[in-house]
This record gives sequence, C-alpha cells and structure tokens, in this order.
Amino acid sequence: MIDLDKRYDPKATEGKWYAFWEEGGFFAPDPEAPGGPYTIVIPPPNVTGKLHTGHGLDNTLQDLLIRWHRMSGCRTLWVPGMDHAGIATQTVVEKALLAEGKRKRDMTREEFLERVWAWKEEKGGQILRQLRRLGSSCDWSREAFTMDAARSRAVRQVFKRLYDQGLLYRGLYLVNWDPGTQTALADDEVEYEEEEGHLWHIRYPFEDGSGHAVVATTRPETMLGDTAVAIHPKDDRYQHLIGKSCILPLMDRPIPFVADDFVDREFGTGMVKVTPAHDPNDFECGRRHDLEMINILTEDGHINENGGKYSGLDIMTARERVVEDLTALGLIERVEPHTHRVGRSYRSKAVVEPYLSEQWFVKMRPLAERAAEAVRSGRIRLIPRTYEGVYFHWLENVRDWCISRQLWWGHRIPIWYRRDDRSQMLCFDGEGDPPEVTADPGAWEQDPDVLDTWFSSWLWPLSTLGWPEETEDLRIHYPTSVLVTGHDILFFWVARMIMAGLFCRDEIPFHDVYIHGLIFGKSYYRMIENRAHYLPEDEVLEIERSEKLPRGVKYKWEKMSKSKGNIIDPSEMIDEFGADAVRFTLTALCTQGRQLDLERNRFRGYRNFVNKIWNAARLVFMNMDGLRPEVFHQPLEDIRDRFALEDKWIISAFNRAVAVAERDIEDYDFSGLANNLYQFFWRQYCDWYLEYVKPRLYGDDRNARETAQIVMTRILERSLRLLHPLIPFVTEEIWQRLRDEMGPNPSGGSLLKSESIMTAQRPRWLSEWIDDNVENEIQLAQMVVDKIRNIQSEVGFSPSDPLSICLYSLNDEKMRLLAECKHHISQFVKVESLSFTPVSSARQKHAHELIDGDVNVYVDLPEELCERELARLDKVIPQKEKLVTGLEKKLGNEGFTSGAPAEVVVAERARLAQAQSELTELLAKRRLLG
RNA sequence: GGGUGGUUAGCUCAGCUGGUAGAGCACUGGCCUCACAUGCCAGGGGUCGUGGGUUCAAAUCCCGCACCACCCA
Repeated sequence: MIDLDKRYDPKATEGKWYAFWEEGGFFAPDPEAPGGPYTIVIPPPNVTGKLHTGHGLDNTLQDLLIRWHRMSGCRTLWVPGMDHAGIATQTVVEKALLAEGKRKRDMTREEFLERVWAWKEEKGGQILRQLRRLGSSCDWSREAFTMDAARSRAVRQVFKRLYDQGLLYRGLYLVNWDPGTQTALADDEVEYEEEEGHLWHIRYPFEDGSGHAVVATTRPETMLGDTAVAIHPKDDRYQHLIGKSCILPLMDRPIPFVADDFVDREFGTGMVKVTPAHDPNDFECGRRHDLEMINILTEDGHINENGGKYSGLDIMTARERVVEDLTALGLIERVEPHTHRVGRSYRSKAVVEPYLSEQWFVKMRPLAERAAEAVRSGRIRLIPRTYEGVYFHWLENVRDWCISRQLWWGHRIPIWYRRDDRSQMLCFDGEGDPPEVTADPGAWEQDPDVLDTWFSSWLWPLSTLGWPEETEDLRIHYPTSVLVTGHDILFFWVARMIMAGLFCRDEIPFHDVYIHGLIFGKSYYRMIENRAHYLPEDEVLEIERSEKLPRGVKYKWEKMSKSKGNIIDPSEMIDEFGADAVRFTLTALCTQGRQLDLERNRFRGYRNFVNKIWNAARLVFMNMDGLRPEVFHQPLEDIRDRFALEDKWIISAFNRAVAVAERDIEDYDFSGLANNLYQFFWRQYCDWYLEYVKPRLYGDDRNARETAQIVMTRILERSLRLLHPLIPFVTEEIWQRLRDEMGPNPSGGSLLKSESIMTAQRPRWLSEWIDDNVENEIQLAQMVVDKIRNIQSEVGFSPSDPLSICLYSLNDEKMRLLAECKHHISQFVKVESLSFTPVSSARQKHAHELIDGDVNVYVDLPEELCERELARLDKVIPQKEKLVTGLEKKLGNEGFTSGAPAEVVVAERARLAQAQSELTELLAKRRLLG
C-alpha cells in the first residue's frame, strides 16, 4: 500500500523532481515527437532582475503551454535567456564600484567592462534560478544572452543590413536625455508623472516698443534658448503680430512671431515661447519655420555657454536666477500653481531633458508598414484582439527609433569614422576591426556609443535559434508558436520583433501573441492632512492576516512598488504555499483584464486545492489493495459492462472536462482553464464520485470492488496528467508513487510507461464516453440528496439523527432510477428507512420537497420539529409564489406567446406547470402542519 | 486633448451568437462523518454604474452621461 502523509509538503518534493527532470533531459525537444514543433522564446528578463509577480505570471503561463503541448506530442522547445540591460546593469556595477571607493571615470572602458562581465558571472541571472523553482521546463542547454557571441553577431549583422539599405541614419535630433546616466533614452524609457509646479507668465517686449507679449511657461530657464514666439494662425487677437518680432529678455535678442496651429489658443495667453532645442513640440515647430536651434544645456544638466551669464548653473538654480532677474525687471506678470507632467528616466529617476544631439536612428516607416500588414492579414494573431487597434495606431504614428546610447555596457556601434573626415564611415559586421582599420589603425576611430538594449532583443526569436546561421533550430522552430508577454511592452518589443523578423528573414517571428494584464497589489493607506500615507509592511501583514480593515485605513489597487508596500514576492509565496499553489493562483488570476488584482489570501485557497488532490490520492491509495497491475492496466473498454452508473458518470464528466480544457487552451482562457479543472476535480471527483464509490470499496462484492478500484484509480491518474501543466510537482509526486506500485503497462500500452508524467501523453476525450443520459440520471440522484440535506439542515435534524425517507414519483422510469440510486442516497445522508411507496399526505407529518415537478421527497418529521418545518415553508412559499406570478404574467402577454420562438414558450409553460404543482404541494403541506 | 478597456454578491472576477444571474474567497449556522478542519454540510447576500432606445423579452445589442484604469499626445 502507498502511504501518504495527511498533508502535502511541497518542500519535500519540489527540489527533488526539478532535479530529476533536468538531469533526465526532459526539457529538450524530442526529435521523435509525433506532432509538429511547438516553440516559445522567453521574454528575456534583465540580467540584474529578481523575480517579481509579473515574471511569475508570464513564465507560469509559458510553462503551462509548453508542458501541455509537450504532453500533446509536440516537438516542444522553450528557449530561456537573459537581456544584458544596458543602463540597469551599468548602474548596478557603478554602485558596487562606488562601495569600493572606485569610480567609473577613473577606469578605462576595457577595465570597466571586465568588471561588468565579472559581476554578470557572479551575481547576474538570479532570476533564472528563481524560474527553476517555479518549475519552468526551459531547455537550459540553449540558454542565450543578448551579449554573448552568437547574439552579438546577429546584432552586428542586422545593423549592417539596415545601414546598407539606407534604413539607418545619423542625425541631429531632439532626444530624451537622462542627465543622471548621461545617455539618450528611447521614448518608452521615460516615465511621466503629474507633479506640482508653477506657471510663470512672462512679458516679452515688442521690438518696436509698442508693448509686450505675454507667454506662459512651466520652465522659465528654457527661455535662454528661445528663438520665436508662436501664435495660432486663426487667433484673431494676435493677427497683427505675425511677421513682427519681440526682444527676448535677459538675452536681448530679437525673436520673430510665427503662426503655427500647434498652439492651444485656450492655454495661458494663447502665445507660446518656442525653444526648439529643448521641447519636442517646439522642435517640430522650429523645423517647420526653419528656426535657429540653440542648445543651452551641457550633458550633465547644466547651462552651457549659450546661456550667457547663467552658464555653469544647474537647471534648478538657473530657473531661480532667471525668475529673480525677470522679477527685478518687472517682466513677471504673474505666477500660478500648475500641475504638469514631468518625464523621468525609468532607470535613474532623473528628470529627462529634451536634448539636441547627434544620434543613430532606424527609419521605422518601411518596417512598420510590413509589421502592420502581418497582423492585418491575420498571419499574426494578437490575443485578446482588442490590442490590434492600439498596435495599428502606434505603427501608423511611429517615429524613428533612436538606437544609440552613451553607455559602455552594450553592443558597440559597428561604425568607424575617419579621424580627419568624420563623414567617411565604415560599417563592419565581422569580428574585431574592419580590414581598413587594421591596415591603418591611427586613421580611424570607432563610434564610442553602444546600441539600445532593445536593438538586440528585437532579434530575440531569431538570434536565440541561431540566426544569421541557417541552423537546424531555426529551420524547425522558426517561426515560433506564441509569444507570451505583458501589454506594457507591446510597442517597444513585440512590434519591433515583428519588424525584425520580416526584415531579416522575410518571416513572422511568431504566430500568436498572447498579451496578459499587469499584476496590481493592494496598497493600504491612511489619509492624513489630505495626503495618502502608506502603511508599513508589518501593519499590512497584520491586516491581511486578520482580514479586518482598521478604522481610517483604506486601500486601492496599484502597480506594485516598494514605497506603496504592496509587493508580493513570488519566491516568498513559494516558500509559504509551494510552487504549485503559486502557479495555480497566477493561472486562475489571469483573466482578460489589463489589470489583474492579486491578494495574498488567494494563494492559500489554491494551496488547499493542491492539498485536496493529495488527499484524494491518499484515499485512493488506501483502498487500492488487491488491485493487481494487469487488472489496473486493462483497457476501460473491456470492462465497460461492469461499470456502475457513477463510473459511467465520472468518465463522462472527465471527458467533458478534457474537452473544455482543450478549448480553454486554444482560447488562451487561463482563468477559465483553472476554474474548470478545479470544479471537475473537487466538486465532481472528490465531492461526489469518491463518496459514491465507498460502498463498493467497503462492501463484500469483490468484483464490484475491483471495478470501483480500477475506475477511481484510472480517473485519478488521468486527472493528474490533465492537471500536470498547471501543477507539475504534486502531480509528478503522486503519479510516481502510482507508477512504483503499478509499473508500466505489461502489455505495452503507454499508461505509466514514460519515466516522468511530464513526458506522458495528455489525456484525450472521446465523444463516445460522454453520456448525457447518465449525467441526467446522476443529477437526479444528486438533487434528491440536496433536497434531503436541505431539509435536514433547515428543519434542524442533528446530522447523527437517521431519517425516514420516502421517495415517490408517478414516472416509472424515475422510480426505477431512484431505486437504483438507493445506495447513493444512503451514502450521503444517514438513513433510518428509505421506501419507494406512495405516502398519504395525511398519514403522518413530514417535510416534503418536489423535484422536476414529479419526484416527491418525504422526510418523516418528529413532533418537536414541525414548527421548524413550518418556518421553512413560510420562507419557501413566497419565493415560489413570486415565480408563479412572474411566469403567469409572462405567459399572459400575447406578445410573448406569439412573438417568442415556440420552444421557448413551451419551456416556460412547463416551468409554470411545475412551479404551480410545487406551490400547491407546499400550501397543502402548510395546512397540514399548521 | 485623443484613444482603449472597465463599471455584475462584502472582495476578485465569470457570464454578453438576447429568454428575470454564477464561481472562488469572505460572511452566518451546524459538524472532530473511517482522504482531507489546508476539511464536510447547509444558508444569507445582487432592481447586473446611470439615462434613453431597439425587442414580446436586455447584465447581454445601439446611443448619451458619470466614474475608474491604462495608453498616446
């Protein structure tokens, strides 16, 4: 006999099985697999990253799909890897150096990069170890890194191709400048937030001395670089100013008025100062009007020599000085409080400055058109489809992509300039230096910048499979099957991968894109003086434990962040509840919403589910003795005539569950999948089937006992395989115990044959096993039990009191069925006597229920409980009356009887007839008792 | 300002090819029933954001409004 503990202990099994899988080589694609390839490439986490709940969700879903398809017979590959994360990694290493008292600027580039690599080897990639704990079945032998040799080659090659085709250019452009890390950032790397500031109204005197214009600005110091004042061309107030000029205060420079319809007439005075070198709108305006672009900032965020006497000041000081000086000149008309959106570097948190500089760009238009077409034509599916609109909108308005970064850590731009004539360039995609440079090293220098990290990750589906080499992996596994990711990187990653796939190989990178929501946490706060104060961690834990909200404490759902105290660490959850519970929770959480709200308490509920499975197995194993392997293994078809009603029923229900699960997987309905499997296993298999089966297990009929053993064990085994993609550890643990006991099928079948459940075949459903009649019959028995239990509980029988029950129907078929289900009923309620003869209502006092209008359930009532039954009737009768009147009204409406489809009318008539007879019974009963 | 999604039980969400509502958790009451108290049984709880429209019939389709969230300016 297999002996299981009373409770499932994840700690005792998870590490063991992961090692078993990994050492057994089960993660690699099986070239013998009968099905086609199924491939996922992991969205590469940052090398600096730690596992957060978002990763947990993303990778749980991928592993679920991977395990499902592996068990479905596909040649399945999940490629893992990491991203070198330019800025993030450089920042981390710089901090580590600082702790040793060293600074990057005191080191050579080579020395610094050596340190970064050393850091990467030693500390990087923690997240991949955490993914293992989650059970991720990636093929680690194919682990890729965006900076490794193969991936670097791909980067250089695509750079050169773009360069050769004229899709790369170097230009002066307004980029997002991070003065903290001193690099340009992509648009997506800037986070905007509302901040309190001021709106200064400044007077700019007209050149002819006839008065002044008033412009409003949130950033007065930028006026040092103003080269125009813009007004709306249709603004009647200022028509006379077009073509004139005013004098820029402090700089004493004449600047023209220009008419441009980007001006918002309603905002401020309707006049806008134009600083083309420091504001994106102004930059566009400057281009349109051919304005001078004056850069007033240095790379580290100070005013440069173009700022006159303000040069050398940092931005905030310059702002104060400028305002002081303008005030002294009487040129500040007024100042008002103003909230505006401030962009900050997602990495350094420094305020991002629009900054004019020379950068490399990718021309996006031609790439974008093909990327849009791939989705429009249906070659790539976005799931949910609602994202298509957003995707097209972005591509239609896409701007060129700034790919240079002023960092040391990253792919060095493979461009060499001639020192004496920088317009002469070499682009080289080989290893090391180009031949021209080797021949005359002194004459050339390489571009000092590196490429945006996304410039390597947009190649990810290609480069991880070996591109630009035409490898076997590439041939078999490209295009990949699905990309699973959060909606936050739809643009800067998903869309660009589609572009890269089409550009490099003329092929889409994946067929499906499954886009899930982002996980939000519950943050608790108190309002103090109109400001939200977040609660400290210990107080949050206290609240969540007690599940009571103290007075004055409120909560809201927000993006997880440390300052809000609403982070849930998946590793901690694994420690506390086990990896299976965490995976199941995240799967069940994943509805189609964009915001997925996650509470700690949910993990506990699904931990309980895992434990339920364990205990169901425990029951099965405790009652398996005497079941010989060759009996266990025989095809269910062969013993079909031995099945009891409940055996047919659970087999039918199981097949139905598999069919539903298949549909859920096809639809990427993960929460639906989790819920359906949960319902099947707990509500049907455990609550009903395992109870139905007990009389046979404990009875004397050896043949019946054996049949029960076979069916309950086989359904358990199939359920384990069905559930395995969601909860791999507990299913493997139970399955292996069963396999130890029963061994592989002696006659060569596939049951328990494979070494691990993860390479066993997924259960399939057969329509011939689904039997509506059987399900209806069992449903009747269950309704009888429900009614008796309802009476028992509501009327106040003690559960230990045996009941005298009578079931009666005029319908012979149902009578036969109820008689057949006699042992089912007595299994669920304690029975004194159970008879099937008609009862005279007058014979004695009893509680009564009617099912389907023609099955009577009578329970004999002791005198002292009559009043309780009366109370129950008083509750039920008005409900029934309401139903009857409602239906009568509906059927009395001629519009309904003539307008609605005939079958609907018939069904409603039947419902009414049934409700009426039930009501009559209830009223009669009430008279008798009252 | 533009766009997208949402508003259903105390909470988180299903349901939406139209026929008077479901799950999990939470709550209330009863159970140490021979797998499981990480359990078992029963129960309470919703005029489906709001105002219109289409229809015999609307949570479900159409329009307006309010509020929330996210994305892009």
